[in-house]
Amino acid sequence: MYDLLIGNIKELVPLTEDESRLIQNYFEPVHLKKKQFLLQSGESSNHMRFISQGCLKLYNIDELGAEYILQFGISGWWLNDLYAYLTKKPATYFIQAITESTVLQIHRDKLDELFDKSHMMDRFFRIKTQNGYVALQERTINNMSQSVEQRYLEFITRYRNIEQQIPQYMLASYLGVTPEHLSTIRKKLIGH
Amino acid sequence: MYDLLIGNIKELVPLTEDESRLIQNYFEPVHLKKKQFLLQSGESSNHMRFISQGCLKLYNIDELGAEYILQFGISGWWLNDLYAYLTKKPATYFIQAITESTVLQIHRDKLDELFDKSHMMDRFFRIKTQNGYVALQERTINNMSQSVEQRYLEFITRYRNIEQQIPQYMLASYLGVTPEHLSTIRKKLIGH
DNA sequence: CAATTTCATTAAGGTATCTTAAGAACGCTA
DNA sequence: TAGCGTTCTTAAGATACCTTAATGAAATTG
Repeated sequence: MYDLLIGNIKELVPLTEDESRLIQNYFEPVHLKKKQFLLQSGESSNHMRFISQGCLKLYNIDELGAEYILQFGISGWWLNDLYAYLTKKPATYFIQAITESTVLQIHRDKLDELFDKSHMMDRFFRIKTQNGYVALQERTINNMSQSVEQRYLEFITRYRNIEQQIPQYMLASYLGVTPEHLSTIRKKLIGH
Repeated sequence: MYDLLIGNIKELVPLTEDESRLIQNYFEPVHLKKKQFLLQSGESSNHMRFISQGCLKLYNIDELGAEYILQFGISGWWLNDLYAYLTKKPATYFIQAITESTVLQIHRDKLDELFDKSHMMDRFFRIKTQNGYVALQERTINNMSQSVEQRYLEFITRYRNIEQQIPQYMLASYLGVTPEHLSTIRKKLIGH
């Protein structure tokens, strides 16, 4: 179960045997059934989280009860309310399993300990966060400059594996449109 | 001139005298007149960049020639086409001075050298990037869930210092609307 | 100081997306 | 397999935002 996690880290930085062992000791598995919450708005987010199996969503809910999906996460991705984690303030987001999932998570205290013990852990999260930042920048510019149709097409080709695990109305939320509108867009596309 | 940079780093991590000295040696100043480019699409982005003085914009241009501002940067901020920097691929963005500016920049080779010499430099950029990621996530969710009017009001209260340095049509571009539309929104707001 | 460029405003008509409402298809679960 | 919740589709009318074009104000330059 930890192989995916260790492999994910070793893709970017070397780890000693000691470090690998520590990581395995510090990360704890959490199993979630479909629709179960890993984090709810208002709670504190004290763990850094790696998805071992399944599919989850990170979203928030506004005053009117509308849901906005900020991010999906699947096997091999990191997912968190990072603001709440870093500041220790109450979460503003929800993390919920879309399918049955397994998450490996490490408590902030343990991770900070790892950071002090291991230069490479700082480096790993530096690079990982830089990559995430770049991806989010690209999404931002795409949201500004492309039509919903283009963004839909890009999503389903780039993240086919995610698309296959989520209902269409969640993808609509992620893309920032209503499910009704996404449906009409798809209709137009089918007739070429 | 380097005080702001060193101070910026020391806000997040401790630095030894040696490290501070190295940083001062490795970062080189670049002076830009108004409208001058620090980076153009197609060039390679080989430096990590810190704004010492002035105000700049990071933007791209689509096939039709339309400009989309991804980010502004002012004194004390880091600004870059991070994707181009990390991958060594040609830049897709432009960085241009809005006002006369001074930037301190370090070549990737030197920064990588610093990363290997100093655990704290890895940590600094980890934390800095995490904070940037969180800010960008918040912008993303705001773009999804708030009206242009709300986003405009938030920008001018939160970034009053930026707003005072940029023309209104650039803020419109950043907010993802036309200057004409932003103008009508402002008109509505003035009459309460 | 005059000339020129840059920037902001206004308005009319067009397009994209939303809201609301209803019904159809699908997949669980009793 | 019948029933129920979940998801997707369709359509009409409403709203937000864009496009184009024109004007005026402000800032920059010669």
